[in-house]
Amino acid sequence: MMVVQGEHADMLPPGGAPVTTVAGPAAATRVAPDAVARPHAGRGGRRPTLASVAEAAGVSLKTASRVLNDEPNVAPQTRAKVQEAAQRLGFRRNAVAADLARGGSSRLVGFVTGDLANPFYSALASGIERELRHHGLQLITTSSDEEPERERTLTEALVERRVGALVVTPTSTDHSSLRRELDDGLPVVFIDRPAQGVEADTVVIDNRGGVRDAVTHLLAHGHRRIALVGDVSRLWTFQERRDEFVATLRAAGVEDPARYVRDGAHDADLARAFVTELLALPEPPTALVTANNKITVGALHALRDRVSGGEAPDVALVGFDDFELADLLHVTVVGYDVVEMGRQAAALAVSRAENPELAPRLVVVPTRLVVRGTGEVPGPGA
Amino acid sequence: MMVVQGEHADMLPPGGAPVTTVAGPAAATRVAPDAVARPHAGRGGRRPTLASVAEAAGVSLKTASRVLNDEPNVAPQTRAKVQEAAQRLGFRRNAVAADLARGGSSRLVGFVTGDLANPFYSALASGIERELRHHGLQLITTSSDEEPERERTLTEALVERRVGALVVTPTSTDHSSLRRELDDGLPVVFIDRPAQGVEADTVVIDNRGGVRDAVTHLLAHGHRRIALVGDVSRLWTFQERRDEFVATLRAAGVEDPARYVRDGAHDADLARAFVTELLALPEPPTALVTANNKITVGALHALRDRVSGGEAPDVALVGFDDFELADLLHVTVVGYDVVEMGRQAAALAVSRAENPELAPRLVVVPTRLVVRGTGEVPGPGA
DNA sequence: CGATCATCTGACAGCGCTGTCAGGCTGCAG
DNA sequence: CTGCAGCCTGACAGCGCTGTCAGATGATCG
Repeated sequence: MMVVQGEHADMLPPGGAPVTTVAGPAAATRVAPDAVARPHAGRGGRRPTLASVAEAAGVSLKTASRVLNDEPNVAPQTRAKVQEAAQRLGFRRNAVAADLARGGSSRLVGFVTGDLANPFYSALASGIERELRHHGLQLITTSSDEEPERERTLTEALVERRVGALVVTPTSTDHSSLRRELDDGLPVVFIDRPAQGVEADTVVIDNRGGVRDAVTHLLAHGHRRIALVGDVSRLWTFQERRDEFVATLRAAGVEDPARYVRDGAHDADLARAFVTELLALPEPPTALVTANNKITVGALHALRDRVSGGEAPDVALVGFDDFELADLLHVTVVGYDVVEMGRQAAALAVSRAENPELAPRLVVVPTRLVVRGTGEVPGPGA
Repeated sequence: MMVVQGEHADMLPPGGAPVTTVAGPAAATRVAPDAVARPHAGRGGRRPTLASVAEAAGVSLKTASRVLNDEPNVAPQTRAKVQEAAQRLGFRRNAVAADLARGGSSRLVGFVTGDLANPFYSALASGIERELRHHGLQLITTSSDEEPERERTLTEALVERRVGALVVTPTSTDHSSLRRELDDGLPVVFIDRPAQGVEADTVVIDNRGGVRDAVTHLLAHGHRRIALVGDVSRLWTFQERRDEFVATLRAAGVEDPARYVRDGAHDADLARAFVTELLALPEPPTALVTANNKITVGALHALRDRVSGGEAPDVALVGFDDFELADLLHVTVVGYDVVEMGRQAAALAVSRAENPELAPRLVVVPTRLVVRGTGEVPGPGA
């Protein structure tokens, strides 16, 4: 889909610069230069080192180091000389070497997310980053694609990179491989789902409370045949939500409470299909609870397929996870503060880095029901 | 606000800040109850080094290194011994030290994004990451919050970390500080907006073509009074979009084509206000072009404010940037493949790392008009 | 006046790893 | 038996930086 630019040649950046327009049919076209790939042909002179700065300034390596680290006990004059030299040579300190020499971990925090493209995770990342920033830490984000194997690979790579802390959205069911890191004092925080097999700081949503609110709400509006459309049942969050869903219905005296429970809706398209299927049942549910944002979107599509006009839908819907535009679409959801979740996770990591002896902590983020319309469609019992 | 969590988080406050809950006799599903039993194993023995592995295996440091890097010329027996020792000691190689010793940059690629929380950027990040993964590279993502000063700080930090390449969404207007890095052979790719003051690989959208399509579409539907709601005019993308907007209108014989151009709508709320204002004019526009996803959302809110019922809106709208749910909302947009954009950027970076002598390249991502409804509201001239 | 102290500076030994190179060993041809 | 590859292995010197410690200087004090 990348097209050679021709027609719109007028869009070139101002001030003449560019240049060759690479293009070619979408994904496949990797720029394949004819030239033989040569190893880092570092072009110009070598990058200035601290040693070269020291030499240029006529001081020792250590003194230069002191200046560039803002350490005390350096004569103002010396300081100036070094700074001038560093400036002139365009010196950039090598944080990698510095970290090594300090014999420790870097000021990097690793985040293993499920899927960066999901707004939920990017909101998390955003919250984490914002908190870390205050502590002079940087975030390195990676995607496991919800694959346990990838998760393991990624955490390992991050550990090898000697990150100062790790925030993980656990996908796999076993995290004993991380036990060694925990024992070594690496702060590890699990977010959204608790880890299994290890004890560590954890931030989770109040899944059960949220689902209970949703179901109770629907019951109050006269629904009895309520469906739950969920993600793969391997995921802890869904297990929690499902269990509470069933428990709440049962407590309300609904018989066969698991009757309309479906799992495996891993993406919006599957969810859409599931919902369509559910609604085609001889005795279809009159209300839906969707277990996460992607599923809610899928369900909305299914509902629209059904009600092609502009009329109000005849099926109630409460979604877990708030999302942008949910208000415009009048979708009732179980919401919570995702950015804050991330921030909490980062705070846990930081505090543990400062004090490794703390007992594992659990932060539960409360949910609240956001009433917007779809959740208030009356049921037969209303 | 420390609350001990009970059976279910029943006592959670209805709203407001998350509750920090320390795991006591926690929910049975979660933390294993042997918390107290284990004395703080943290910060116990030092992390095993390659040297300790070598010693345990009874070989030299170098041989151990060879084994763990899968280098040839090691006797199978020796190899096995080392692997066993590494396994037993729980050795994790120190990638930082390895990078240093190799005398070069790390296998990390830095990405300076405008705002991680914006789905546009996270889609970019996702595309970049996906491509890098194929090359054994990892992505480190940071947010500039669209602040030039932060952008500079971040790029500098990344350079100091010796990233192997840099992908930047330029916010600032001057990137001469990066010239040194470019000269040093560091692959730098600018994405979404070209850099000013330096020549480098760049990936941009066909902004002018997209806007032209949008405006032409609206003109064809009988609109003459068309508004453009844009972001801060410091940003190159908006400048492009605005210029083309005006040019297209002028070419169509519309007089005072800039009459309804507004800029400064930095977030959805501002955009909403701008649109409301525009529509309150004595002679309001009959169609809107919104310059990015956030603004489109704001405009949609404004339109809904106006048409409180379910009736079809009376103002046409074409948004730049596609977004999830745009289909459900019937929003006509100028779309393009964001993930692919990221992928292209990563590919440029990788290819330049392999061959620094390449001339700067420009990749232009094509746009396409996605017709869904709001863009087809007929105008007075229809 | 020498002793004491605070301030400033530099030599040096690593951090944990890899590249280089020299050396030991085996097998096989001459 | 010598010579010469070919295969393994290990010493050693860094990568660029920081921590430690000792030395140098001048100021202060008994």
